[in-house]
Amino acid sequence: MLKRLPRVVREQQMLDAAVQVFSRRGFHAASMDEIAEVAGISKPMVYAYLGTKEELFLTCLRREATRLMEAVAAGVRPASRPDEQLWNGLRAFFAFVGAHRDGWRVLYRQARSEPHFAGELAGMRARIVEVVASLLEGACAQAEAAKPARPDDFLAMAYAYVGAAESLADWLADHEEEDPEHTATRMMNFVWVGADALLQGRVWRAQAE
Amino acid sequence: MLKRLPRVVREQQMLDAAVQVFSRRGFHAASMDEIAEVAGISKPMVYAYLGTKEELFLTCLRREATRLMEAVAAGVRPASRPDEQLWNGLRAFFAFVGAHRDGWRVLYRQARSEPHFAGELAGMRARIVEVVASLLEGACAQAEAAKPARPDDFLAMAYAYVGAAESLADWLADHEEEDPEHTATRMMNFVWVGADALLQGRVWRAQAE
Amino acid sequence: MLKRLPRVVREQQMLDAAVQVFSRRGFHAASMDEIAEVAGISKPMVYAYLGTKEELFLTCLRREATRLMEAVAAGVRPASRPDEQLWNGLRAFFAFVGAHRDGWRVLYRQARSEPHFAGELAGMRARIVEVVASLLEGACAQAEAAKPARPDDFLAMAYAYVGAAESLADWLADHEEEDPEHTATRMMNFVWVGADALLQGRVWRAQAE
Amino acid sequence: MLKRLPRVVREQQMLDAAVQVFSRRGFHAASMDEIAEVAGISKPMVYAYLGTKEELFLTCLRREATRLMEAVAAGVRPASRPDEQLWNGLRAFFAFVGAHRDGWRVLYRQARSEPHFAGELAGMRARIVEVVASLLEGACAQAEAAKPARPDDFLAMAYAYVGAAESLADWLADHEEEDPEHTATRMMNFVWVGADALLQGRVWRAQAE
DNA sequence: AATGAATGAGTATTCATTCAT
DNA sequence: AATGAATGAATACTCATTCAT
Repeated sequence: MLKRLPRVVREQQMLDAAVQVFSRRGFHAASMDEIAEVAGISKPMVYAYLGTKEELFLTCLRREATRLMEAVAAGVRPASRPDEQLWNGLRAFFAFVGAHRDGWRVLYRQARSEPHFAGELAGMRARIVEVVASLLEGACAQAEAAKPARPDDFLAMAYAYVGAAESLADWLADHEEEDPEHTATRMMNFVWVGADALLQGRVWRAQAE
Repeated sequence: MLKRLPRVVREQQMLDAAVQVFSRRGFHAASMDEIAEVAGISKPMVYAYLGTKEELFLTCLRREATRLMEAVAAGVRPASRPDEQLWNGLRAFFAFVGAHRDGWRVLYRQARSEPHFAGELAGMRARIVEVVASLLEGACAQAEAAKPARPDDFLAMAYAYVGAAESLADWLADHEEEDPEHTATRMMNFVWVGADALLQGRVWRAQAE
Repeated sequence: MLKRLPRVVREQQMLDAAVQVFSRRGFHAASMDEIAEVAGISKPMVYAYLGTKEELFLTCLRREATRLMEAVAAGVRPASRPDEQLWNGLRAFFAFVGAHRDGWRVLYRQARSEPHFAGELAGMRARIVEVVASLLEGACAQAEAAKPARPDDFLAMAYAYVGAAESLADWLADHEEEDPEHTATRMMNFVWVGADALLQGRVWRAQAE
Repeated sequence: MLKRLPRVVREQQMLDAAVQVFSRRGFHAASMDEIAEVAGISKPMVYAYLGTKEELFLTCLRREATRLMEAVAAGVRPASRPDEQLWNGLRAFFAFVGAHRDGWRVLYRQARSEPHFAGELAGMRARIVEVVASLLEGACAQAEAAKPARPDDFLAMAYAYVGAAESLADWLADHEEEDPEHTATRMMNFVWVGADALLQGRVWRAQAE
């Protein structure tokens, strides 16, 4: 029905369609029929090019994740100060989510809820968390006297920060009117001030009741 | 085949089974057959007592949410200082999640990924976020000179904190070995110190590049 | 829940409920649950008193049919002139249908559409058709010279008349505002005049084309 | 498993099967499984081409009704005398019913007993009744002096006639040995003579008792 | 290369019917 | 006598996946 297109182009069309449908319906409720229809192509083509529904979903997942990572990486100048790195990373991150809301929903919601894909996703997050952790560590090293607790505390903090960022991103994905730049500012603000204080040795302790 | 039990008892059995299965498989992949089997009862009973799969899921959702809220409320002494309130709330929260990992997965993952239930869930979160926001506000009022920015900044902060807590809770849910008390300490630590600094007027600003 | 009632009374309550529900939903769509509920009694009681769904339906069928027959029989004075008999019979018939619309629907529609009960019903109709046929024959004998065709022509006419009456009755069942007396007049009018003419030897014939 | 056939062909096969099964079992008792099996095709095809059970039934209903109407229309010469029109119409009608007994059972019995389809059917009947009524009116106009009562008497008569015809048709549908031509003659005979007499002003009246 | 035709396998849901109390 | 509890069996409907053309 459509004119012949080189395989790579077709594949991207299909992936676009798949991301859109997966985002709208969720993995299970999405039907290969609808995906094919949205892609403007017949179902057997989808199978021929991208395999099983699961494989298709995984491919979507990886494409979106890769794009996200690349977008963030492109926004950060590795040589700059840690807080600038973080700031630019967050800007890039929220900007990407704001521009690819469907993709984010697939990544953050669908992939997470399907036990089958959780592993794949966990790996991706782990890599991100590590990057953030090493950023924190770098900031700490740069700061004068900071001696923050045990070594995996950086990881824990990073984990919590990533969680907070994802949560804001998720909210952003559902609110067309929100300005990604604004979200980034908020996040940066509260993350960095908190982190800074922590890194300077301020600690909260439960007091004897 | 099994003994006759009064309705209330059976309903709880069924809900337990449902939470377990929903948690393991996700909403769509969970089958009413499996739920009935796990509950040790025949499918028609599930329908008779708890209705449609959707209704069943909603009932699970609400039961778990209610329990969670009650657990947290029971842990907090309303008259205590804000940081103590927060600390006790977080302890209760993580303790609950640690003790009801299945329930948490249902709440946090499955409910979120199904467009159909997202609304219900969003409402619950909103209530929590508001509580946290008012805690922050209370802390701010109690502190001497703090005059933090705009009024909805409390909300934004609360939102991010809740996101971070959920993220840690989610991680907790998947790691049997993690000690909830420890998770709570980490969370409290970095939240409170950050918040405290923020509330005292420290702000991070992007610098001219 | 209800107070103890003698069996016969209970049975009538149940049959009333059953007729109502069967009429509203049709045989298949009617559920024993609803029947029990409408009867204000528990399901096992229905089974205990009236047996299977099929048996229950048959019992309804027979009760309604019997009542109808009796009502008609009560309306007719056997010694009167044929046309008067017919007239009174029709009046009684339409009056009954008007007063028992539910029962009529069960008899005429549901019973007919269920292959399983068609036989039972066919028998009842056969008896009615015969009565009408003998009425016609009586009228013919009474009339002076009439010599209508072959013997089973009375039956055929009767059959058609009964069909027409049923059709009008069916229409009556669905129109609350229609006056049964009026329906009876119409029917009588066109039946009798037609019959009269036929019985006097007037015949329509296809003409050579 | 079976040969690939173009959609249009398969659809007709399915409709044939559906009419047969609906006729034999009734709407509710008919199972999509059986219909598919009789059609020699798998169930999903039935759903793909003809939709829901209800939609399938409606499609059957309309196909049979359309065919019936067309058969009758084809039999009647519009320019001929009213009685000839009626006669030819009846011949065509009974011939059709005799040749499509299954279809008639679906139309007349099943559709009528399902409250859900009664409306659709009522509309069709209404159109037929009107045609007959206008035939009667035409005959009346043609006849010399006739001045039959009120205007809707034509409708009432037509209604009763149609009921009678349906009743005979229904009987015909269940009796393989009956000759449709013969049925038509009987019907015509008693209808026309009766109508003729009526139209000439003969009226039956209840006498003072 | 591309697709309409086709299906096996599964899932939610309902209902007549029966026990245990 | 009366009922809440319980189920076996069925049925409509869907969907990922594959062929034949």
